[in-house]
Amino acid sequence: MNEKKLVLIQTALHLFYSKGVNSVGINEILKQSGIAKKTLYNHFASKDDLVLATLKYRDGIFNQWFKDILDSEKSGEKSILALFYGLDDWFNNKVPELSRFRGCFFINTAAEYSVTDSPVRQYCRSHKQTIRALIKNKISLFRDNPEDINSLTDMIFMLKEGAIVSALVEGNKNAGKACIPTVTRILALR
Amino acid sequence: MNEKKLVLIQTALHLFYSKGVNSVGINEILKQSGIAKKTLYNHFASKDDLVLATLKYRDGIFNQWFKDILDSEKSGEKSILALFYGLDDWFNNKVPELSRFRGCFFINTAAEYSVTDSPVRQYCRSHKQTIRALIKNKISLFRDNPEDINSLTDMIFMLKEGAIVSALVEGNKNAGKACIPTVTRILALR
DNA sequence: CTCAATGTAGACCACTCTGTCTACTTACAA
DNA sequence: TTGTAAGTAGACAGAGTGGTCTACATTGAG
Repeated sequence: MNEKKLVLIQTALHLFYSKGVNSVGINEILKQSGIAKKTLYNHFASKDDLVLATLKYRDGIFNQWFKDILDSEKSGEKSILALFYGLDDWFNNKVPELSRFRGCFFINTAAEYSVTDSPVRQYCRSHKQTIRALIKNKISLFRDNPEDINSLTDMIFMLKEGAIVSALVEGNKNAGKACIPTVTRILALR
Repeated sequence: MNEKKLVLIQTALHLFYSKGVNSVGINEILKQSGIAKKTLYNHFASKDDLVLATLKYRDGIFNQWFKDILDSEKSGEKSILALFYGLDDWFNNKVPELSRFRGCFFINTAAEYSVTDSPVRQYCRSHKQTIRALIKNKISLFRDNPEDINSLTDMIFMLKEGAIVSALVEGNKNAGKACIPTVTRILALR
C-alpha cells in the first residue's frame, strides 16, 4: 500500500476511534497527518470511503489479536476462558495494538450510521459475523449437538458484546473478569 | 411541563434516537416541531442541554417499561426470563412506547460523546446503573450469597446489553429469544 | 384596556463541513 | 533533459452548524 494512504488510514482510525466518526472532520485528519487534501481525495472517493478503509484496517488488527487469544490454548474450553482474560487486558489498556480502550469501533460506528444497508453498516455487520464464527469454531471442539453449539455461541458472543459495552458506558473496567465465574460454570454444564 | 418544551423534547428524542445525536441539527428539530428557535433557547441553554433532557425523558419511559416487565411475574426467576421475552418484543417493534428499535439510546449516545465526564455521559452511566439495580433486586429474591447475586446480576445485565447491541449491529432480531435456553439453565443452577 | 410574558419568523453571526480546483514542487524513469 | 506522476498548500464553493438578536404577534391577568 502507498505510504501516504497508509498514514491517512492510521491517523483517521486513531481520531475516529477516540472521538467518534462524526466528531472528526477531514481537515483535522489532514492537519494531524501533514498530508494535503488533494492527496486524500486521490486515494479515497469520499469521507465514507475513508471510514470504510479504517474499518477494514481495524478489522485486520482486531481479528489477528482475537485469533491469537483463541489459539493460545489447546482446549476449546480454555480458549473461551482466555477470551475473557483477553477482554480484561483490552479494557485495562494492556493491548497496545488496539489503542486506548474506547469500546468497539464497529459498534460505535454502527451506532452513528442510521442507514442499515450503507457500506459502513454492512462492514460492521460482517465483522461481527466473522468474530462469531471464530467463537463457534472453538465451541465446536467440545460440543457435538448443533443446537447446543449455536446456543452456547450466542451466549458467549453476547456476553462478550455486553462486557465491551459495559466497559465503555459504565466505565466498568472489570466487565471482562466479571464474566469468568459464570462462564466457567456454563462450560462445565452438559 | 410547558407544552412547547414537551413537544421539543419529544421531537428531538425521536430524531436523535432514529438518526443519532450528531446527525441531527437544531434546525431540523425546529422545522419538524414547528417551534421557533428563540423558544428552544428559552427552554434549553444549548443543544447538549436538550440532549440531556431527551435522555431523561427516555429514561422515564424506558424504566417504566422495564419495571413493568420485571413486576409482571411473581417469582424472581420468572421475572428474569420475562425480561428476555420483553427484549424480543422490543427488537421486533412490538413496544410502541419505545419507538422503532434502533438499539439503546444511552449506549448509542455514549458512543458519540467521547468526553467521559460530560453530563451526557454521566447520565448514560447512571441510567445503566439504575437498570442494573432493578435486575439485582429481582435476583436477590432467589439467591442469598451476595457474591452469587453480584455475579448473576453482572451476567444477566451483560447478556441483555449484548443482545441489544447484537440486534442493532447484526440486525439479529432473534437476539433476545436466543438467550432464553441458556438463561433458563443458569437460573436452575445452584 | 393595558401590560407583561411568551410566543412567532427568520435574518444574521462566525464558524465548520465535505469536496473541488488551481498553481506550484518534487522525484524519478525514459 | 524532458515528461509524467504524485505530491504540496490552500483558496474556494455551497451547504450546514449552534447560537444571538430584532421586530412583531398573541394571549391572559389585573
